Amino acid sequence: MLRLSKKTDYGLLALRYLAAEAPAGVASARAIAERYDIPVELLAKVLQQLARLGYVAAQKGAHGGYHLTRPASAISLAEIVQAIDGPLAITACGRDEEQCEQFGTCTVRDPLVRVTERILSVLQTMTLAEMVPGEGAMPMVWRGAAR
Amino acid sequence: MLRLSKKTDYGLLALRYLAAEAPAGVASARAIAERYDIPVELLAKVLQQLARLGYVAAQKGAHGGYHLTRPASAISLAEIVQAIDGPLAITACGRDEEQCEQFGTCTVRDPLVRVTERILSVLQTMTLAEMVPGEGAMPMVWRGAAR
DNA sequence: TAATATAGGACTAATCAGGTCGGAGTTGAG
DNA sequence: CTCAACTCCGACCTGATTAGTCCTATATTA
Repeated sequence: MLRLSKKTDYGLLALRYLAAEAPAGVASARAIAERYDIPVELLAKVLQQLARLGYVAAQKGAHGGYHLTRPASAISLAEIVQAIDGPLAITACGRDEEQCEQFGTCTVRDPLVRVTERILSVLQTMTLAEMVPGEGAMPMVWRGAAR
Repeated sequence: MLRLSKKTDYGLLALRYLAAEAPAGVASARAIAERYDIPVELLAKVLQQLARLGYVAAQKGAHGGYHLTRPASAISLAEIVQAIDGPLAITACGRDEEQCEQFGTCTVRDPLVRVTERILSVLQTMTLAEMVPGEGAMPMVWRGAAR
C-alpha cells in the first residue's frame, strides 16, 4: 500500500548515522545495527548493496566499516530508495516494458505515470542532509521554515 | 517498494469507467471486469469496499450495478487510494500509534512523515475527472497543459 | 596468527496481496 | 404469487513477496 520496505528504512537509518553520528564518519554494520536494534545480517546486506552502487565505501578488517563517499547534501532520498528498492513505480506496469495483462485496454496508465513523476520529484527534493536537524548542511530555505 | 496494490488499480479503472464510459453511469461488476479482463470477484470486492465508504452506490437485482454518488471532479486520487489500501503511510510506523520496535531510537521518522504529507498532497491534487481526457469536467489549467 | 570486518550465496519463516468459493438478497418475468 | 436469473456480499484459501537467518569465504589489523 504505497509503503517502502524495511530494508529502505534500515538503509536510511544507517546513512543518516554515518552522516551525523558516526565517529570520524565511519561505523561498522554491527555497530549501527546495535545502535538501532535491527538484525545485523539484514543491515549488512543493505550496506553491501549501497557499497556496490558507490554511495558508501567499505573498509574490511578490524576497525573497518563503512563511510559515505559523498556529502550528505548531495544524496537525495530518491536515490537511496531506488538504490535499495529498485526503480520507483507505483504500479506494476512501471517504466520498464513489463506490460501487464491489461496493457491494451488500460485507461489510467498515463495519469498514473504522471503521478509517479511527481512523487519522484518529492523524493528528489529531500536530501540526506535535511534529515539531520542539527547539521549546518541544510539549505537556508529549509532551516527557517516553520513547523 | 512504494507500489500501490492491484486492488487500487482495479478500483481506479472501475471508477473511471463509471465516470466516463458506463451507459447512464451505471455498470455491474461483471460488465466492468469483462471490459478490462480482470477477475470478477476481486473487482466486486473492491467495489463493495467503495460502496461501504459511500463513493459508489450499489443496486441489487437484475439490471443492477454501481454508480458514482459524487461528480468525478470531487473525488481525489488520495481518497480512492486510502479507501481501498487504507491510510497512506510509506513506513510501518505510520500515523497510527503502531510504534515499531525502533520507535524510541528512530531518527528518520519526522522527515519521513513530512515526505508522506507531500506525497499525500500530490494525490489530493489529482481528481478522477482529470483521468478522463475527453470530458469537460477537467479544469482549464490542465486542459491546455502540454504533454 | 587470532580477531574482526565485509562479501555473498542459499535457505527458512512470516506476512500480505491476489484470487476463489458458497450464500443471501433483489428484481422481474411468467 | 412463484420461481428463476441476476446481483451484491462476506468469509476462506493460496501463492508470491518480503523479512530474517545461516554459513562460508576473503581481507585487514593488532
